Amino acid sequence: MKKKITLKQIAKELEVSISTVSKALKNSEEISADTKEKIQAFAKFYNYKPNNVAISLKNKRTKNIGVIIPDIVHHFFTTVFRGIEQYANKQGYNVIVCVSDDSFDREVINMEMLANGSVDGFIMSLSAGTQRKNDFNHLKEITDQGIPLVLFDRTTDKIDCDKVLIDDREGAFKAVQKFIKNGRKKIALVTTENYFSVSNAREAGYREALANADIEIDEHRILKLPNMEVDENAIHEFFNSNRIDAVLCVNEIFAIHCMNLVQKKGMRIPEDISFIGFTDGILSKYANPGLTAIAQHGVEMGEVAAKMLIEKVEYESDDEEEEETYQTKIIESTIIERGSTIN
Amino acid sequence: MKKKITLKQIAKELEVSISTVSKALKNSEEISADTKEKIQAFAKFYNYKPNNVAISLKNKRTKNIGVIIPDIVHHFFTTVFRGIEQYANKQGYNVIVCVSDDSFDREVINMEMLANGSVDGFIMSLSAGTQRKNDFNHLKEITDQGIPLVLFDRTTDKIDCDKVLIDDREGAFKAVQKFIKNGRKKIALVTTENYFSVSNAREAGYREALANADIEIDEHRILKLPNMEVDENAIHEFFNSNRIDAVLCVNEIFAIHCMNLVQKKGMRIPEDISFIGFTDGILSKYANPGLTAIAQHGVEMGEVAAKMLIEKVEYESDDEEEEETYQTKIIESTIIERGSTIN
DNA sequence: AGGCTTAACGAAAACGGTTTCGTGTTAATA
DNA sequence: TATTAACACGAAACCGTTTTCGTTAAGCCT
Repeated sequence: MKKKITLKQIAKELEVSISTVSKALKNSEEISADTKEKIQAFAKFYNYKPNNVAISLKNKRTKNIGVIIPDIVHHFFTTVFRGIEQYANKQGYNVIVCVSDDSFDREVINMEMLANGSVDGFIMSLSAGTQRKNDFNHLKEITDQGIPLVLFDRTTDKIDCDKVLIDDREGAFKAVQKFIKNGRKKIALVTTENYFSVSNAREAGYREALANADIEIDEHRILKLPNMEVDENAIHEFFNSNRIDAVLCVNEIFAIHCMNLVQKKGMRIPEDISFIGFTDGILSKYANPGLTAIAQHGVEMGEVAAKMLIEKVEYESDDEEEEETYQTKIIESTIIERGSTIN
Repeated sequence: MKKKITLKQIAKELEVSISTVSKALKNSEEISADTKEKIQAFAKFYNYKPNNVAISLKNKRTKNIGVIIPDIVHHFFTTVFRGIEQYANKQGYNVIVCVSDDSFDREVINMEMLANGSVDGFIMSLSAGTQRKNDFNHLKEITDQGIPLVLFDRTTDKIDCDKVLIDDREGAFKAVQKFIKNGRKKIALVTTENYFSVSNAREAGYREALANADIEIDEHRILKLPNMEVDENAIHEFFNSNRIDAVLCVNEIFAIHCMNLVQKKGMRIPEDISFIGFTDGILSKYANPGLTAIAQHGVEMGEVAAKMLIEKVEYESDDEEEEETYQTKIIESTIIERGSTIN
């Protein structure tokens, strides 16, 4: 077992000073060619690599970024994470992930774990708990300390920082518009309770598109499910008591459930009833028929978030006091057409 | 913007030495009650938290663990990661993830990025590139340096280290046995080319179960697809030219594709043909009919891997030289029964 | 009063680097 | 020959902690 070698050890072995070794390895002009060669050869032989922790301490920069998300076993977040990791790695940053599990407390704990020098900045999507509690002090503390923060998808306007959003409203709008173009009039929405800003935005887009086409909004055609443990009976009841020819679902799971159910009832997709679901995930792709989906481009979102964060991180270190200026970027969603709609 | 306060600043402000502050905050007996109270109050007021990087340097322990996986947008890996993160966090460790994207080079680069002090140990699943290249020098270097390493799922026996495996052979065996118990005789296997140790193990289990039941193995009933971009024609051809009443698939995607296809051909699942697929993911759950699956218990796997790693990490630091002893743990898979088989 | 213990605190080394600012030697110049 | 500039290297500070080992002064004992 050969432990990593340090500058000090090299210096002692070669009977020079630590500074000489450090400079030689950086190819400094100060050091003679002879000495440099000798030191570099020795270092290479022993596979010397500077210790990241020491460098972090010296530079006051860790080259780590912290990502806190509600869930990792979730296609959308995973996708965004992929984008973050990809871009960050390319820029020489590593990514530390913490999962809040949609709990306010865990989110706070995770932030505190990382905030004491472990990372140069944060990228996060708020936990359901935090959104429900409407308490953002932990974020405030971070930004007050001058630590860069980028919020994505599940954000809040109570905090001043960079943000990356999906045009949920616009996505729902386009989906409903597509239904209307296909001649559908009895358009339903299957959504969650209004905890999340996303569901609200999607519902808004749904309403707007209908209003825009002078279709009266029938509140009975809006089904709000309390959580992700889908209640089959509620869906059953919903489709029995309403005449519906198109359904917009705020997530894949709801869509798949509804599709399976209406097919069992003998309805044909897309002839009798069309479906569009939010978030183009694996389920949409492999559903039968394929589910036309509003794709969120998570990877792009992650890349954008990482880019914004790293820019702030590298800027901050140069300039001390400066007017902070924050931006909000919108990632456009697109409709991926599949068999569940008439194209 | 109030930057984090340091011991030095507290010391200067209160006109005591740094050591006194440090001790006071640790409630050392050496410091008088008066002084302690004063310092603690001051520290609390300015929300003092020790700098993690400095502590890491001092302790030569980062409390970070590195996870390198081939892919993160992949249900199984995500699940394992969840288990790792959960356990690690509970023990006060953070997790740095790097995605190798199934490339040998990226795997090597990622390891090198983290190996210079950024993490205390590694948990990884080998990239396809690495398995194909059969080159494990980067792992050897890590273990030679005494850095703990735990391999999971996609491993190699060329490296001595802790391992966590899934009983792929046994899982396939049980699946085929179930088919046989249901009276099926013409049992097919849909798998990948033999790059991965997992596919090999699964194929072995398949063959063993058939041999065990004195069913002759018909090589035509084994379909090997070159990659995940499923070739519909190959599947079509396969089901047309073979009489088959049960199919074991080495992953969900293959299973879903095959199920959709045979259903289009008018066959009924599970009456005419049964399906079992590896890795109980989201697709199996929401397939129509639901796909009976061999569940891998990724979360448990991750927890076990993290536990093994952290034990090694904390042990190493105590004891210097010691007989290294490595273990291999097997996570048992279980069959989740759904509509694609007769139960 | 002199010697002792003990309480309360500070100085300094250490972790592993980087970087600024000397400093001694040599060779070129006046 | 004395002065100086260039060269090659080293000492030391610094990043923020922890921890060992003094050091000082007060209080006690004989």
